[in-house]
Amino acid sequence: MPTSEDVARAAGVSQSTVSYVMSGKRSISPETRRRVEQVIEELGYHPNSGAQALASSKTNVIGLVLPFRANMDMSVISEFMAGIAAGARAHDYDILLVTADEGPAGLRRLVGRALCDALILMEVGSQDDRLAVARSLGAPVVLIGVPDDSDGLYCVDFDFEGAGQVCVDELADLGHTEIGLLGIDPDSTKGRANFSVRFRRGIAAAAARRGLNIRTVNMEANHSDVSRAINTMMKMSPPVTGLILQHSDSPDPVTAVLLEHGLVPGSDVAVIGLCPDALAERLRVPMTTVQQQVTEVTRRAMDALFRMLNKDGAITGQVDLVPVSLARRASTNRPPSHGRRAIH
Amino acid sequence: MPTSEDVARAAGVSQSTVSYVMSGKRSISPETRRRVEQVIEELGYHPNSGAQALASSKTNVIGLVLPFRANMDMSVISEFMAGIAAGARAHDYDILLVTADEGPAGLRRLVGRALCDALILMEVGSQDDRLAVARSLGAPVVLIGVPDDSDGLYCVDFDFEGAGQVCVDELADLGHTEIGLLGIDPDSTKGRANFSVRFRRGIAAAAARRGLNIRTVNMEANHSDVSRAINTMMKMSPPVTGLILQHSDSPDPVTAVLLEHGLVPGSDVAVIGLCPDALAERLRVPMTTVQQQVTEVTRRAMDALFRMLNKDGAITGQVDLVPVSLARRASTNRPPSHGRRAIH
DNA sequence: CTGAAAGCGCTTACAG
DNA sequence: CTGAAAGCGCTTACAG
Repeated sequence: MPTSEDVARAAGVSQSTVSYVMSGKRSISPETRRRVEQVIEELGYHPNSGAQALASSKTNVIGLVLPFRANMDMSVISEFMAGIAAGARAHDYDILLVTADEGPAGLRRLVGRALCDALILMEVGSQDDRLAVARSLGAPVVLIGVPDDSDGLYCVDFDFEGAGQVCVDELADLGHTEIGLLGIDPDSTKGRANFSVRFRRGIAAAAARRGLNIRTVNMEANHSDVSRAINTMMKMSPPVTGLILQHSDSPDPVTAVLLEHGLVPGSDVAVIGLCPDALAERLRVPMTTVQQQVTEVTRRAMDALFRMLNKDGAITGQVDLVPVSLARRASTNRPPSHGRRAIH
Repeated sequence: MPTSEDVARAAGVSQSTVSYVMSGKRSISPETRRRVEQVIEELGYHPNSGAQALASSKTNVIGLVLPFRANMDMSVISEFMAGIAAGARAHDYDILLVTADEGPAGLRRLVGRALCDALILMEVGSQDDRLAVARSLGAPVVLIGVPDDSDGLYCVDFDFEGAGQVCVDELADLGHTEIGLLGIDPDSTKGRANFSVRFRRGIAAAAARRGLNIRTVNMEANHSDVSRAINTMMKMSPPVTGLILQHSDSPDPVTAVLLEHGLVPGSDVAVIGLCPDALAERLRVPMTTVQQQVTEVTRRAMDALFRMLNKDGAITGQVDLVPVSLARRASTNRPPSHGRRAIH
């Protein structure tokens, strides 16, 4: 690999001039610039990143700390990854991906070894033990997710509490009074992303506001569990007429089970899902969803991160919630039909 | 951040001794070792990675080049990422993730800037323009996927050709003679991972061997497309009795459509899917699948990569195909029922 | 078993 | 507008 010294020699300038040509940190005569740039091109010169990092105390790398766990919705996570990586490259940064759950020690290693200039933490839990370290790291940190105590940390996420409210309000506005939540067992997410808690808090708040009672059945998103859950819902008296789905992968099995029971979403039951649009749109009865704008969350996260890196005013200690919106589809077409037949 | 100089001073040894204690590259008296290690612990010393890389010409970073594209099966891809990251960390390597499609120039940048010691390329296309550069990079490269011309490159992947054969053989063994492939439109994958081509090649080979004729309908994995495709299949004469699904996300919609038509998988139609087990198991009628052992592919990839990094014999220029196996489930329970009613 | 020192390839004050 | 040189924090031959 050619070095800047090689370039300098071939261009007949000093090594420091090559450096300045590349960084643009001082004015260079047009002639010199042209010669240097041409040699750089000819030799295929790339500056050594280790040497740059050592000399400048800047790695141009962002650490993405994303513990891979079971039951993660990888379609959403990968949208985040793609957005983060693209945002980083747009500022000439690269992404160091840390998926093993190395906890607080992992963060210390990343910063202590100067592997990166800043960190993005994903899959943030309510009581995440990475947070204490994150605060004292001295490097910019952005959380995607909102822990219970976000003091001194910048967090971005979807407004899951708002999402819960939107679901209840929509169903209530359609005239539904008997609303069911097909939920994720809180124990199965313990310690992990607390979006589940926030979503339910929003549902509870809206239910209280509208004077409704929400029935919750936890389940897994497989046919037998969904079947059992929906049976339970429909046998309640009065039966549930509006369903909210918390599992991002439940639209298919829920639609299947409802149709088996002769319950057509949008006619016999109203259904709103918390899931990617692609999943909702491909169903026999397309499903109304709460839309999560991954792009907007990513944009804000990267924006905050680069502002921190450039010291453009401290933007620490802030919880930035991205509003969600409802994408209405056929599964919420009609108001509840009273006096319809019971489930068989 | 403390440096090795700081550690040396506090431990009363020379800086080089600190380095040797950490690397274990020369014998150190127990007493010295103890003192140095204690100071390292106390100060929370971490070696500066840039300085290490500069001095040793070794970054301990592996570049993972994985262009994120539409229609990727992220559940499988993320399994790969997790396995690769874990394998790397087990050898004290980190992962630099490059998702933007920067093409050949991107590879040159990674190696030219000494951002990593080796590369893993995913989403390899038949005629991938990254390959020429990969060959001349001078750094170890492992492909996950098999291009048309793999000369001089080490490739690992599932044996998709074998997978195609397994599907046809299983259906043929069950007595099916009318077999349909619900396929991915080749145009929608053009230039991308050529697993699709290989899978079909396997199907064609087995069909020829068994003297069968395969009918193919391409589709997207949404309800209306699947519905149209299955209608076409069932209206053929004689009607198709065995289905092979190429889309990893089609088990839900296909099962839904079949059941709508009163066709129970395993009784009226046999179905084999090329998809993750989790998806197949959650269905009302669990689906027989071709199992893809991501772990095994990852293991071989990392194994080859570290052998290259350690110069343990050149293992370049090899195509390593991981056999697939059938996971039999209810969707292939029974032999074809002849003379059953036509589709309504 | 240990230390003094060269050198990796950059950035950036210092000097002109 | 440009150059000579110190220094970033390591690794590793050289020397004892």
